[in-house]
Amino acid sequence: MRPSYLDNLNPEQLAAVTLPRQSALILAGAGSGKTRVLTTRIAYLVHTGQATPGSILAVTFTNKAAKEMLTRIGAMLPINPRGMWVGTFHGLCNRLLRAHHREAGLPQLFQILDAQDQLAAIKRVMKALGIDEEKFPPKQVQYFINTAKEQGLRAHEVDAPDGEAVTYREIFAAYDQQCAREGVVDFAELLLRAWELLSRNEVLRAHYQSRFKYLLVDEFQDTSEFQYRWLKLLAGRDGAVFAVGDDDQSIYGFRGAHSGNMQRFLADFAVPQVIKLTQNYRSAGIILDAANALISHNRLRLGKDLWTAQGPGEPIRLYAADSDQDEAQFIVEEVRALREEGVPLGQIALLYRANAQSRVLEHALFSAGVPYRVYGGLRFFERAEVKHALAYLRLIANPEDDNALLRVINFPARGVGARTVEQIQEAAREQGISLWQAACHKGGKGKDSSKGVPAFVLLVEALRRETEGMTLPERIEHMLHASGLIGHYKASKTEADRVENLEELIHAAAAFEEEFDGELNEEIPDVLTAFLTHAALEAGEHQAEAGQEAVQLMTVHAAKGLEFDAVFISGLEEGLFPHENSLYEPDGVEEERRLMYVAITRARERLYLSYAGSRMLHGQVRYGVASRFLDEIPSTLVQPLNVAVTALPAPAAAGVRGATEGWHIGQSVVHPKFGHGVIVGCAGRGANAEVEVNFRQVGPKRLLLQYAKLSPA
DNA sequence: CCGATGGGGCTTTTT
DNA sequence: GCCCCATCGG
Repeated sequence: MRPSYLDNLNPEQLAAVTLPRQSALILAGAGSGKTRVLTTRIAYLVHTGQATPGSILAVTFTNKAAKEMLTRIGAMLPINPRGMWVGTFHGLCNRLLRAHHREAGLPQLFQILDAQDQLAAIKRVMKALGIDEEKFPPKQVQYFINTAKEQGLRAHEVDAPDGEAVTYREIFAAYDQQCAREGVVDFAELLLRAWELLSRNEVLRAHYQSRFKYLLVDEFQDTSEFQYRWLKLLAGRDGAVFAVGDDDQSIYGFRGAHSGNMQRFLADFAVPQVIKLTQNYRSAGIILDAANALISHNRLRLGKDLWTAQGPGEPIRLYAADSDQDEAQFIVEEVRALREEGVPLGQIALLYRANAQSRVLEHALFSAGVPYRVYGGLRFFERAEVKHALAYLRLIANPEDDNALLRVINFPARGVGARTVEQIQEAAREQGISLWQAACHKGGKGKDSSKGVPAFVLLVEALRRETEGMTLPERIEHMLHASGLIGHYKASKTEADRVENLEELIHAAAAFEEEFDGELNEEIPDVLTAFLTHAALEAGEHQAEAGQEAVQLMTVHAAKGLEFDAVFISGLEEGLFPHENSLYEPDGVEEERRLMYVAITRARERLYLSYAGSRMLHGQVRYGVASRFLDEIPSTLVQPLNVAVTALPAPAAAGVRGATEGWHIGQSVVHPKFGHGVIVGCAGRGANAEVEVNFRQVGPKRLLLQYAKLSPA
């Protein structure tokens, strides 16, 4: 009998789900039921006995996606999905390294550094090496290290063509040593270490290659080159990789995603066929037509058009605003009208290219009394107070964790000044011991132990001793009080709201422990470590949750994978969307166009597009011109809501000398002295009109149009 | 030790 | 324009 979970699949979906064991590429358009295919395939494989749960490994892009996948599989199959390996690349690597920490050369309870921790660790290394932070910005160093690791390179393997690069390489090497000494691992290290483990250890490699008969990859277009290498290694000669992705939705190139992996995959794995899922179940016809038309301007595509069985729906509304404020006002009024029509606020999304754009929108919504929620900014486990609490927990787990010690040795304040900390660091360096050991020496000579370093040492020791045997939430609660963290924030006038987050941390720990429910094994021997790992790997969701009675504000990136009845895409101006910085990058505009494609395909029924003739940006007024993407949507699909474009002076032209000159952001120009460049900004009017040009040779320059002898290139 | 003050940066972001 | 950071002065 045919299982019910195969019902209602369309022919392409069914073909993908029931494919025999072979490598396959499923080109799944937006809203085409991609997750459904992936989860149904897993259920089908297990249900028909082709696969055991233990022979399945599925990689997702986010933890949230992994969780959802497990939930959906659980609903289809009466099995415990725990034997399955489902997670992000980082999560799976973590699992592998925990299970084989000895072979990987790691302590069993290694901690994971998030980006913040990593930066702090880098600053520490640089201080120890006496390297000037002005000359070598720590953020740059962080980028350098991560880029190298994400290419599979260790410090000694990185090219160093000049003195500067040599210094970067030195910091890299010292940083890795420091991490090893402290038993911590950064995100990139998780992947690299796991890859090295598998590539060097033949026995393990053979074991996992034969164990994971079925590899499934979600969001394949977002995998990096190194992740692809990792997959290939795990797949081995006989591996079957079921890859699902959409090259048109590849929007993470800036952090290493390489949609070219799709083409490479077809060749490397001799993929016999590509299945395209092109029926869209989300958007009305006109919206889909607009998306198809827009994305057809990209050259780097595998190529597919979406179609729908739905009717055309309503035209796309376009509003040309005078200013960002005017744009926000328009959006608020339209939101109110939608609400009148019965559209739930939670089904309305305001999307923008950059977070800074939310401010004007928030202000307008607030003034109008419309509830809204903004996504972005710090996530739960990244908040300062939560990080402080986690630092205490990390010290309980491992007092040698220098990063954690530095974070809280004087927080809440207990009379340990910068000088003292420096002395401890110096002593630790000289004797080659951890900060904790150095602090113990300093504090252990019968000194006054009511404050300062001795008090800190006693506190940490007491926390370890007293909380042993407690449940995780009990431990945290005790720690929050004994350390004085809760007291500190409760007493604070300005930061009292942080107490809530600390209480939330106790709840999070309780929920975590419950979910964990005695599942301790050789991979994760201890709940505290598991919780800390969870906190690092899954910093809390950035993405919206359904069902909230508030307008949803987020960047287009954050909206990926979501859908709404009504979507507003604002700030459709050259230089903003497409963003000016993308203009210098190879194929940058194509990625911006994919971003626009993602934005459009979020909408089910209503789509609003808008741009503003002027906008406050970086503290000054910038004049913009309508985005090229608006020209790429057939005008037959669009209903202009005002006539500003013709009735008012063209906004960009008004910003620069005379309406006839037509300089605009993104335009290529030549200057007699500076050579070739691209206009990246316009400011001022009339005689004061100036443009900012990024010249290929000399970099950015501001020029008064009145005097500069600019000509179009 | 904390609050005030000034300087620099400023696209997108998960792990 | 605003936010984050580092540094300084009380």
